[in-house]
Amino acid sequence: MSKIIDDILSSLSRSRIFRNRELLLPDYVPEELPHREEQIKRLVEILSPLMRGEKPNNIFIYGLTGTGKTAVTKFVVKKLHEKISNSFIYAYINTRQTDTPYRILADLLENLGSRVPFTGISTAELYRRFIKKVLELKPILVIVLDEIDAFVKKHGDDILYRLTRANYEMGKSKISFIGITNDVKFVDLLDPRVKSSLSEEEIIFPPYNAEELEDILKRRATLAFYNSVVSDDVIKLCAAIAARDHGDARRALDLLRVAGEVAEREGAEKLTIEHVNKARVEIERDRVYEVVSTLPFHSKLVLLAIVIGVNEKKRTLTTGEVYDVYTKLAKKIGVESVTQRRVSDIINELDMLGIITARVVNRGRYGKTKEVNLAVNEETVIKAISEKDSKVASLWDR
DNA sequence: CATCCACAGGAAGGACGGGGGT
DNA sequence: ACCCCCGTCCTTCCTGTGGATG
Repeated sequence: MSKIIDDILSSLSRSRIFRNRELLLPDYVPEELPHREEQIKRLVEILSPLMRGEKPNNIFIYGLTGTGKTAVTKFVVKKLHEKISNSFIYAYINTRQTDTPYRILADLLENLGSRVPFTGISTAELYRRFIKKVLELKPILVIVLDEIDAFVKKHGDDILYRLTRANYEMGKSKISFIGITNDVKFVDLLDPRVKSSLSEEEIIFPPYNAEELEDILKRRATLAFYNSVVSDDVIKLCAAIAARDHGDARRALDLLRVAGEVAEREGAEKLTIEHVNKARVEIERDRVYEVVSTLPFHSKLVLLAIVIGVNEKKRTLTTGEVYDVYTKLAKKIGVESVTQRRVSDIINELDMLGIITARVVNRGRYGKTKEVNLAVNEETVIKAISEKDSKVASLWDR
């Protein structure tokens, strides 16, 4: 009896597809970064003063998502640190995850070995502690701030200004910054002083083209999958889809991994084009479900109003129309509505999340408004709303 | 050519709950 | 025990605006 169980378990746990699935996960930093030799070289050159215990220039790194900015930076900094570990300390902060000034400082301090409460003290106090701590340190500190465009759009460049000013305040230059951004136009939002200070050096990461993506996928696939599980056609398709999406290597690797997972679930021996297509749908569905189900209450209600309104009118809605439907829904379940001003912001938030599209239009005599439309699969939205929120769910019956 | 629509979106601030410091 | 600070969600009040219309 136990043999049967063992057999089933082992047949379930032994993948016929993946040799090592982890190599396809987004935060895996590979040992080789093909087609980024140029950027690696530049980065090492700029950081080379560290070898002499001097502070390198600050660096600004531009490039769209999935162009290897993060991987290259992490890779180079880590390798350098392995070589000359006593001459500098580094901290990597993703400012999309660590998305408040407070938490950035808290993270930095924790990196330097201070324990910091989640919350409770003022940002100014944290800043003081940070300066004090840095002054106590001998080595140079290298701070990597990833995705700072997202952060600055949300909170402004205040901490950036203060952090870059820290060198002056301390009377000696001990901190080097590496700023990474997805948005090239973002620099214009910066205070000129921060801008000039941060971009002493610049490195640009161009998108990968389909050919390069293919090469990257191929190399990764030979390590991640068993031999002859993945055909060139499958690689080509993944590369092509990602290339269309501004050469996003992360997207391409995700696609390949999920396609592998789909194939495994189906008990297939090889990856097919069909698996890739299913993977594409699945990735999108998961993303939408995740985003929608964690939305605040009124955001869900607004979203539902958009779904209902678009169904009814069979066209895009204006902000006013959305608000009308929304207030009716709110009344039906007996909750207070938020103001139209707030709904306007919620619409923008949903747009930013890619759940809806909202375009500002001027219709002359008929005013200025937004044209709102659903941008994702309706069923997924309904499912995400109704499974997590019975109150809102009761509004959906047909 | 001025008007005026239907909002956009900035500024300031408040209620509230979660989490400190002392 | 009491005060302080934070982020989140929201309100109030506001000025700005492109172009169809009279």
